[in-house]
Amino acid sequence: MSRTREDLVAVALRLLDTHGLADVSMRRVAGELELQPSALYHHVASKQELLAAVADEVLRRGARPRGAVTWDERVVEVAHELRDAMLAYRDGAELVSTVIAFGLGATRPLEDLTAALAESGLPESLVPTAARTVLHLVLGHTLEEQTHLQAGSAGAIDADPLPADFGTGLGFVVEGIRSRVREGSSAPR
Amino acid sequence: MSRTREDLVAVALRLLDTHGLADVSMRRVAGELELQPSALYHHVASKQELLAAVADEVLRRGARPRGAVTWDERVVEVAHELRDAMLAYRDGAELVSTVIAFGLGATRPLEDLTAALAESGLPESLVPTAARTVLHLVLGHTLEEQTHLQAGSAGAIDADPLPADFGTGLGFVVEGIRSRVREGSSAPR
DNA sequence: AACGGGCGTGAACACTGTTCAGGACGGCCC
DNA sequence: GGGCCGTCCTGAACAGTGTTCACGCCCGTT
Repeated sequence: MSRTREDLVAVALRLLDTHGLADVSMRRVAGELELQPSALYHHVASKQELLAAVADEVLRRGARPRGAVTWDERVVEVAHELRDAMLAYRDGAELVSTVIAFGLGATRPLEDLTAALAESGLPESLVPTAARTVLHLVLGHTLEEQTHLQAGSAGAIDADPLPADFGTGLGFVVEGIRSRVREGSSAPR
Repeated sequence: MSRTREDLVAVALRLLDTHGLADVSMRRVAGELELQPSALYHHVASKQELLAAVADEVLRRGARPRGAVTWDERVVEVAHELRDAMLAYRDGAELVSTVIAFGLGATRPLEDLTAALAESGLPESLVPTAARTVLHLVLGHTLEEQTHLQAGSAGAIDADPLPADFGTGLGFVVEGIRSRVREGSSAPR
């Protein structure tokens, strides 16, 4: 009875949550499965690929039913889902951010944002930029938030709250997009 | 004639630009200075500290005279300066982003954005959030842009341009902030 | 002349990702 | 039933990594 790729992902995810990203090494994953490190390479081409799969799993587990109908509510909904998914695991934001930044996987959020914004009435050429703008904000904010949270819970003295509100920041960019939509729909007439 | 901390930073910055962040190791920096690796620890407490100093130097070298007078022009000006500074060195965006994300240094950009936004008429409590929103956008966009650029110049086949425009994305968030300013100044009539 | 501190050496510790030759073991084809 | 191939795994090795520690040299000060 041999191990599957899913087993590696599950173990890596558990190690991530209990010990942090820095302690997810190929040797540790292997040890947890009572395998030699080299055996992992029969299931996964590299550590990068494993981490990308873990990032996808983090997002998959964070998925939830969507209810929003208007495009702007939907953008906010997707943004919150992404943020919550990353916050649910230790170092989740760091992991997902780097996987996305280097284009190794975790493409769903961008696709979802793009789909939502495609129905906004924004000129088609601006949709990718708008989607990425929202994505960058969510990743940046959540990374900072999680770093702050974990620094606080690690006994560091600074327990004061993060001086930035997610909803407010998101509101800035959604409002910016909204005003561009209005601008574009009033001009051609 | 012993080496100074500035020598380490200069060498590390050169290695960064010529070989990339992954190849900036303490052993390489030491080798370049004809020193044993352990000698570096007389000038710097850790590699993290060295990299933070390099990030600061990247920003320092990218500084330029400011001319903007209105708060929104100033935000755009600071954002462009930050982006250009990071793009000027190989892996500059990755380096500066991580140094900022983990709070190891490179605090100037956030301070400058905060200063600019303090004069926007935005409620004081929203200034930090607005500043961080802009910062996250600039870091995220530039990181993606540089990764894309470097992947392209490394002979990868995809030479198509990044599907996101910096100015447009920045426009979304500045417009979002602007509309919040109007909202706040018209309500108390 | 003695001393302390800054600066450096060389060795070591405890790791890291990845590769490679080789060995079991199962299912499939002739 | 015997041969074979592919999957899964072992054990060793390569070529690094950041960091620490005991030890010396040399220079300026007391």
